[in-house]
Amino acid sequence: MDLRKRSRTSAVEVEEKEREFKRITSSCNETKGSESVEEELLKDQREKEELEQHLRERESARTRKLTEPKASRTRSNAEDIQTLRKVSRHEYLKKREEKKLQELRDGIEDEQYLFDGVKLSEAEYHDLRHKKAIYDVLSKKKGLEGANNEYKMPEAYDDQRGVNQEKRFSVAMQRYSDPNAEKEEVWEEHQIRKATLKFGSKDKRQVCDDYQFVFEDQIDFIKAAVMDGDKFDYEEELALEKSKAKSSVLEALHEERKKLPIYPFRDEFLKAVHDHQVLVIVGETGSGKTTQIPQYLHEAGYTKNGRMIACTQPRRVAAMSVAARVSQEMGVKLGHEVGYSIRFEDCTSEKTVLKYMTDGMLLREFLAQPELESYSVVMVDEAHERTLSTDILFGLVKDVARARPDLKLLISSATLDAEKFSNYFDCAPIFKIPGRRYPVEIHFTKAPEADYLDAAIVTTLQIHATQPPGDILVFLTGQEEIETTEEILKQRMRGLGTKIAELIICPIYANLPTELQAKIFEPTPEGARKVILATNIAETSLTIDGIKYVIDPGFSKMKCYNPRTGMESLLVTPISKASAMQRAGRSGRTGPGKCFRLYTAYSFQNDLDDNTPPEIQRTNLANVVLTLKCLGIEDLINFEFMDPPPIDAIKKALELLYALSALNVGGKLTKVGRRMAEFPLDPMLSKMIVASEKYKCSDEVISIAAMLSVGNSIFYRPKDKQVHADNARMNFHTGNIGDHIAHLKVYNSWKENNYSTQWCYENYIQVRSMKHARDIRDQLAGLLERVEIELTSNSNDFDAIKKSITSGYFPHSARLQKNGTYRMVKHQQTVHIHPSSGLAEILPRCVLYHELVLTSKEYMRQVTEIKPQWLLEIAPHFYDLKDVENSSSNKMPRGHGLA
DNA sequence: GAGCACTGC
Repeated sequence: MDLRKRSRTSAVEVEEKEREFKRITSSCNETKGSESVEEELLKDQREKEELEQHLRERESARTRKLTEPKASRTRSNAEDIQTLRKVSRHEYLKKREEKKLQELRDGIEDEQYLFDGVKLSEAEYHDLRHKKAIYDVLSKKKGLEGANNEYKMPEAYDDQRGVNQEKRFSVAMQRYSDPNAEKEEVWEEHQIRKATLKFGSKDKRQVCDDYQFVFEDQIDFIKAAVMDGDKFDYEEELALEKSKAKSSVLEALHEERKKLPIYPFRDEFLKAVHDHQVLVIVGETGSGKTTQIPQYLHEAGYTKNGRMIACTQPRRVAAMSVAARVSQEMGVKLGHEVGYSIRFEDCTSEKTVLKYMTDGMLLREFLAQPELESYSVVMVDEAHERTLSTDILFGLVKDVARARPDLKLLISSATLDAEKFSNYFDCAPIFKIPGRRYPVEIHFTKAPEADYLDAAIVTTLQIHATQPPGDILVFLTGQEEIETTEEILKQRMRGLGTKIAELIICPIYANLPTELQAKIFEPTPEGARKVILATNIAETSLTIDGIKYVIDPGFSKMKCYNPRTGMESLLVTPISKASAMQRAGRSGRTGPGKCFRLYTAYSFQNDLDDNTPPEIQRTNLANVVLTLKCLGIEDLINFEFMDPPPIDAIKKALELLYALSALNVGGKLTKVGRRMAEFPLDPMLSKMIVASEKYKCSDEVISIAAMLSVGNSIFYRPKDKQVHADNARMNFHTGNIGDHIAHLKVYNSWKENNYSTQWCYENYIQVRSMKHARDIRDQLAGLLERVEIELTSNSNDFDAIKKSITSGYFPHSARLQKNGTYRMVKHQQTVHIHPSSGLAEILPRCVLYHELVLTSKEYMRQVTEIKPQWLLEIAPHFYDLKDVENSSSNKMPRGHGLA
């Protein structure tokens, strides 16, 4: 097939598309509001004036700031800045409030407070008066408590004033129980408002104002507010709930469909799809785009030609649950007209017209049908998440669209990236759908926090003591952090005794056994409060109802890849602004929420990147390159990536594939390479399997491959039973067989025990991981048949198994040095055996490792001893005699290491 | 004698 670049869209076409795009967006606006063109223009003019005023004020603020020292992470500096800045901040606010009040008094609110058709209500007017009153109180207070006028972490309070824990909480408790503490409440409310950014159309004006004050650059946020705005009536929602109870299920579903924000745009949407081949859809969560769009297209006849509509999701559960929902709405059985396709599970049939699938699955389908003949529409949903698969799909799908004018392409995203997507797809029009979201108040700290963990704990307790009921979600970086936080929180809650309501602490991270994970979904008992300590898993992957408060320390662990050394590392890094918004949004899913960020507004604006770099730029590309080669794409450097990965990473991947003999000297796919591409695994693992044919041990090798690809979550190691867990693990390592064979033993023992769950508990092994390994193994066994490799067992010949491993992993070899550390054979890199390895204390002379991770040192994980001469035997093109001789001439005391 | 964010095929 031909996937080479076809001629680019001509300038005329682009121009026409742009015109169309404007028409579509404006027609959407027309249905939303009934303003005439003149009004629209007037509004624009007004907005422009406001913007200019903002810019002027910002400029003056900036010149003032230039004389101030830059904020740093140390407290003493921060305090200085605090005093310096407070004056200007306070002055500004006061001036602004006064201005607003003046305007109100002048009676020009009718004109002045019109924004997007929303007039300032009476309540808002009173709100402003209320604020003024607070100001009066505050300005009197100021002389006494000047230092306390800002939102500040109680910890800082401690440092300054020497107020101890009990004292603070006794104050908090007083307030908690005393409804008359109005002034305090009022003051706090005011503090909250000051640093608040709200979502929702009614608050649009406020968004601009507040934002303009807190941040340096407001452009992003004005857009966010525009994207959001829809009049969303809670009561309407309640009425809907009631009506649902009355009428029949199907009727209710139909009613519900009509209530979705996308419903009024149905016809325009269908027209846009009809007129354009590629369409970028922007819609917030809850707009109904994922469930409705494929149905609309189906109703409009896009499936009449016997072709399907595909909708891709980044996650398996999403694909499954959305498909289930849609089949319900359409009144058909799941798997018939509506189906889903995910790894290990193909729930589709001959009848299927709407197919929900994971993005990786569609990528696999490309291998079978490079022009996607069986689809009439492809919708890439959640495109803003930029997973590895979506990024590759973009390039492929863009190319297929050129070859197949009848194929419709929908790219759906929830963020401000829409224009980027549009530009990438030759200025495709953008179709906006309003979302449905509750307002979220965002709070920043006044001063930078040195210890975010402690700050998170203190904030949790503070919320618990002072805020109305509602669960708390805390974002932490990893398992260890979650465990320590849990301990400290429990300890502090014990210290508080029965004076305070119960706090239920629920940790959640991916490696947590499923039965413990279920705890977070249990409803919170009356009078208690739940605090969920989560990793990034709660950012996108799972939604927890009832969250009202989010605490965001602003960090997460991110995988980075160094193409030069080929080393992956997990580093704690500051999150991006997009990520921070996502986290904040988790508090506003079932009602208005609050988000407490443990960093300053200044660092949000200046230290955080706009977006997290897409995965494709920070990962090992070996698999990607193999897939693309298999699709016939020869020129990878010029492949149309939306964000091209580093050239070094592509080169490294090509080199590796060449070394594994998946590619020939000309860079063309070899027969081995084609076989390898059939396996949904890393090329080194695939090579190991393909090579097992030669050593007649494919049965064992696919077990090892399955175990290795489920990763490091096989052994469960709870903090309080570490010794037991370690002992259980070492049972599999008897005879210094190496970690690969130990994995095989684990798998085989589990199998011999009839895949028993009990056996897993006894051996501190995670059942979920083992089941996953079994699924992968079954799939691999099926694929062996496909590439015509016989399933042969050779369980007693460890050397044969190790040689198969060597065939895939020979570039990952290291040998022992005199000082007891290892050095990679082909690099000057010093490495160590990870302490969790069974060989950590054995120190064999020459080893292969599965992966290299950088934590406190460069550690090799999953290590197996090999004979140096195997390297020459198996990879003569990669190693020469010198490499191997070096290792044997390395003067080691006899009898040490290699037995 | 250290320490594994999250997906997906």
